[in-house]
Amino acid sequence: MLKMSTLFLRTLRDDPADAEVASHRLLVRAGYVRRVAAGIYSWLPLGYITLRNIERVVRAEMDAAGFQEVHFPALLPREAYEQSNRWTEYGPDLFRLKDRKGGDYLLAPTHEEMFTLMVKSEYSSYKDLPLSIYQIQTKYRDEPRPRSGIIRGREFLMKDSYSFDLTDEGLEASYNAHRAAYIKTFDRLGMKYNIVSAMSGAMGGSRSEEFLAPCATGEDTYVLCEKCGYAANVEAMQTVVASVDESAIEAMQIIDTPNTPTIDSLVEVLNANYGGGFSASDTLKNVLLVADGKNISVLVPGDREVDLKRLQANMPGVLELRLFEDADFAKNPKLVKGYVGPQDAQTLGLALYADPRIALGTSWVTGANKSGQHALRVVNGRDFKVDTYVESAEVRQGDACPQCSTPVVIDRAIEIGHIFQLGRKYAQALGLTVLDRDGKPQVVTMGSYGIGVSRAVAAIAEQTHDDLGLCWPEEIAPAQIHIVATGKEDLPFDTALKLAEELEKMGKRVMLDDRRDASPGVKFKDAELIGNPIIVVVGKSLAEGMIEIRVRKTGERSESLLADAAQSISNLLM
RNA sequence: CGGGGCGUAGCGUAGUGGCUAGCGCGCCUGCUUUGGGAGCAGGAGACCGGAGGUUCGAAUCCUCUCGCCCCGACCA
Repeated sequence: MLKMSTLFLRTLRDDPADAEVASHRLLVRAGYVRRVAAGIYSWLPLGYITLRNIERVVRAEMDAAGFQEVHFPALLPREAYEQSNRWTEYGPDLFRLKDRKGGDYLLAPTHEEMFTLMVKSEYSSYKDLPLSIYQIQTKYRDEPRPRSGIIRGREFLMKDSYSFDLTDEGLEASYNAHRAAYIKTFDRLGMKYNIVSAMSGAMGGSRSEEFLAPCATGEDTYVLCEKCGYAANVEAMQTVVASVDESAIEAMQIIDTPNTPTIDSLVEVLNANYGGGFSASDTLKNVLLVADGKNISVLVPGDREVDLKRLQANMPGVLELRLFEDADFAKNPKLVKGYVGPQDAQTLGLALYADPRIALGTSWVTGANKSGQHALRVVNGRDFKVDTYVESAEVRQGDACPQCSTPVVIDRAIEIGHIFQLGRKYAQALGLTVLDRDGKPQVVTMGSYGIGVSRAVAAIAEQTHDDLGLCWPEEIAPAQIHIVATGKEDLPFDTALKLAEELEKMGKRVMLDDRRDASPGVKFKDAELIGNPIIVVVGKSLAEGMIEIRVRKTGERSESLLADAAQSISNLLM
């Protein structure tokens, strides 16, 4: 039983000055966490109980799915990361340290190597597979910008699992098992979430999905089709456009368009001098970029920007991607800023990339590669040839769903889980093979699956809080029932204690506000701020043999005879 | 790493060169109060983020530095 009279807790009346998002603000105010440094937090009793409740649910669902828990050290020697070359490749996000003898160590940001190497050292037969193992471990990443309290910390608690299979079908089954276990887990945690397609990355056909908890302060943007349920990370959103028959379109025509280096100015001139009816979406924007030192042009409709994040995600293998700067134009005098067109890409030394919206046969107004001139009716396939199609234009609310063409909505979310099929690349690199039926070594295929446990505390707080404070789902609240005793006599306090004991005997988790010196107002405010689902008040109405039961989430209040209280309260719970 | 903002008591803050750094919350003592963050009285608690400088005099001005928050870049 958590007794407020002795609980190590101090709630704050004012919002902390350094907290902006609701979860951070409330978790600090309600005495769950305290900041130690940027992205590093201490957990007070209420917070730690909540964190462990989430951990318990995650562990229970992993175990129920037949995955086995292991535990690796957070402190690892450099060698563990040397084999996969990540000691050098991981970069400044890796916390590195030295031991007394000068040896290099690191605080693990993730444990792929350790899992892979452990399986390699224990198993060597196809008969041992499939295998799924997991751990719940503190991870360390020296984030360039920790943010939003415990949503993005430098130290955080994560559940990570790995599956090991001999065949692609096996991997698919392991992946689906994890997917199902994640659905159960997040449902039990009382979260709203969407499962969205994520970038499969360089490995081609592998599946990857993210579990996103929608909330306004989320860092991730995703699209959702409310009709067919299609959901995708913005980077992974697919654009479906039909090609057009261009045979009836007249030949390209060069026109004089002095002083029109921008899309807006061009549209104005077109409407004034060339018949009108033009809009930005009729023009072709040629965005010049430098990709790993090579000049490229990305074509998007004039009414859209290039989404660099999306572009980069869809150009696997490209490490550095940046917009053309004045210095680049200076180095390439043939490229006329504001008047670039795709027609002469080859002579200009540009690799031509295009968003799928620039479909074969579509006709555009674009630059003529001469200052003060544009070209009308420039047709893809006839007047220029695209080297590579790549999803690159910004995604907008109302864009067509690739599955059913319904306008999609765009929303923000916190990533709380990620599942993906790693395939054989990792096992190959670390030499994880097993002997098959014929005694031949086969490279194992792997899946990797993560849940942000500490992040889930914040995500749930974000989704469930209200103006009064936190408002936890029953299973993860510090207690199921928060009993408040008020008055100055002993009776309400004695009665409240007895009720609390009775409820505990029934297996309920109870918090009791037995502070004699705090006023009723303070106790009510604290109870609401702390956010346990059921608040029971033992006070005034005790004179009539009644107690009051309040549901935190809905604000509903009811009275119950003291004799029936435990049963009435229990009926409101799972 | 670029842009913006901020460091004054446990928390929130006032204080643009001049008395002993002010206020609210919280904390301690006493009395009163007890159904919506009670009242009165008394009290403890601050090397004003740090270092250097300017000045008769610095929380206040200058230089450097450390830290924190937000937007972007980056990132599960």
